[in-house]
Amino acid sequence: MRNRLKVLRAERGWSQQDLAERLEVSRQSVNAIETGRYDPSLPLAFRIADLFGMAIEEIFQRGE
Amino acid sequence: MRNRLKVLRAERGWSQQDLAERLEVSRQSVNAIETGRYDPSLPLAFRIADLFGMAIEEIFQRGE
DNA sequence: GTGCCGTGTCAATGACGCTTGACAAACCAG
DNA sequence: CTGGTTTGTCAAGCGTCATTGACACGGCAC
Repeated sequence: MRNRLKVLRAERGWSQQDLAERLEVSRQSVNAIETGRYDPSLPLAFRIADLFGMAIEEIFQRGE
Repeated sequence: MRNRLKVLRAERGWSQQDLAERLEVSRQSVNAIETGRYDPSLPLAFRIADLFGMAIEEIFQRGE
């Protein structure tokens, strides 16, 4: 899966740490998802979508 | 997460085995997701949404 | 009744998601 | 140059996702 997390985060001027706190996950998890080392669980994908006010499909796309 | 998998499957007259084959997962995985024993991975959630021609959010909702 | 199908569930195994703690490199501030 | 922030990455550990193989039960055909 590809994702637009890094862009969305940068648009808001947040560090990985900031985002991690808002999502209630570790900074390493945010980093791993951004760098494509793994995909988030479905519940976390929902929290991410909620935080950015978007649909999951607008943030995550197949590919890679 | 709650999900409407069982209903959507029944609407199409598919067995768990039928659905499992279309999703390329085991029958046990379909059953576990339907009975709420665990949530699918994000990639599998995408395959499910694609199969039913719906958004992930239309099939899976928070709760439980 | 016997047989088959669909479903629910168990155990064991392997891969993935997420954690904490740590370290290094790049960057800019002072 | 020194110090703080940010990012990338590693390792170890634990719980979850998904697998195969197996078993039990209810429903329906015959």
